[in-house]
Amino acid sequence: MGIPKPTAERLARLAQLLEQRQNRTVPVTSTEIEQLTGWASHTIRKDISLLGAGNTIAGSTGYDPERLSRAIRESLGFTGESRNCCIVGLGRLGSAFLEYSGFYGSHFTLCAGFDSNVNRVEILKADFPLFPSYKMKEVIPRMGIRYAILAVPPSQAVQTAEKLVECGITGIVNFTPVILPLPHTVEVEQVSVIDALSKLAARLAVTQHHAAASDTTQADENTKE
Amino acid sequence: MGIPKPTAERLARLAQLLEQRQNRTVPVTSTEIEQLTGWASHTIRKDISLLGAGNTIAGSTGYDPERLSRAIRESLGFTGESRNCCIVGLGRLGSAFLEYSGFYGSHFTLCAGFDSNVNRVEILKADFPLFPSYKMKEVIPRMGIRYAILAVPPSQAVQTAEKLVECGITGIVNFTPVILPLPHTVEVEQVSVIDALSKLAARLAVTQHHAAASDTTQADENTKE
DNA sequence: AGTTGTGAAGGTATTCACAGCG
DNA sequence: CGCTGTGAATACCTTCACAACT
Repeated sequence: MGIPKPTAERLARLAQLLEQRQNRTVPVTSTEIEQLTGWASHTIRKDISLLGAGNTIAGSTGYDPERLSRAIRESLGFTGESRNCCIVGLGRLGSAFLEYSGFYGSHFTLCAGFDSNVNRVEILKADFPLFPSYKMKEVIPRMGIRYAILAVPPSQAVQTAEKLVECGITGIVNFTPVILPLPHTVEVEQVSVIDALSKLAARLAVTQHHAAASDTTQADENTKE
Repeated sequence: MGIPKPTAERLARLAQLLEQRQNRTVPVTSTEIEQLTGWASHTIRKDISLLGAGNTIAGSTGYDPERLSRAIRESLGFTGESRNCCIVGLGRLGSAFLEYSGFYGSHFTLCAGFDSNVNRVEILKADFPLFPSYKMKEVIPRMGIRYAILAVPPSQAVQTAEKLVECGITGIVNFTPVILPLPHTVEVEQVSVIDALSKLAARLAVTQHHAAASDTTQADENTKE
């Protein structure tokens, strides 16, 4: 029993979705989720079934959103407390996150920012403390930060990433276009624009021909067609 | 003969990498690529073999970077000219791209920006023209723009995306956390931070145990382990 | 009726192992 | 020998089809 990664990613997103949803109590059906996400209803049912049954509200009525999202979080090891993240690199892009509201709904907390430029650290304002980069080694372990958002200039990407790993970071969201050669105990999610565009172009180039008769919807790169 | 999407994505990235590489002429081996990307050497060889042989420099020496990257671009249909992109939503995040240098190395061109707030459009400066949103329908077809970077507030995401599709956009890089229910003739690449963090957390939670004896490197979420 | 849940089938991508070339 | 190239084997994920339940 091991949850496949694609399934895990879908479930993570689903949990997030359920928590943002209105109607906290009214049951959610696999068909409704299909409408929201574009993932086929059987995909969703299969995914959910993989985390062990017992999430259906009665039998035919759908899932209990509350219970389902809890089950997902447990199964994925998303323990109760919010996960601590830091943002590294406070340039144009990085500083955009300082006022990004999206973190509130989520189970992640942005709780520190770093930049090698001390000026920036002093000028910028945020709801959480900002530090000069040389303090990473002290601050990151102390605050129990496991995730980092990397938004430094490309030239500094690799060395900064390595430093982050030394500080105990286990997951990096990499906004630079640079490939990070890190031990695979660390997970890296590549989100540079160019990279995203390249993926799009690549997929469009090989777009399969089995379009079939369907005007259903899709919504995520995980819809592997 | 159809190139699998994961392969296409890897190859796209590889091409990009080769072009950034120093040593334009010295052959590149699958092992070197492994070091750079974290993809196993046999994965790379397989990927390359799928686009038809004849990229090896002599036989045992490795690949000709120049020839290889050209072969990739051809095979993926990345025709000569740069691909036109626009940025939609010029808030904090969107406007960060106006001065993003990463586009220069790439085969993508950022050539228009849109925002519903006319003030922003007038105040902001960029190397390319900025327009009020209502001009999308006219500008996008005229400039032959196929890709859009979506950076509007979440509440406007869906309607804006739909409008983009109407205008002829075929690929959307979605920076909002909102799932876009679009026909699957359109490719969407989701790059919201929260989403990326969730993916990381999900993968770390299910991290497979077959770590084996290896301290090789990894670098991309496509390393499906 | 409409739903979930899931074994089984099917399809795709990854990994292996080794032939073949320089 | 080291390296590419690739058929074959494997592992993985998705899709189907239908039983079970309300």
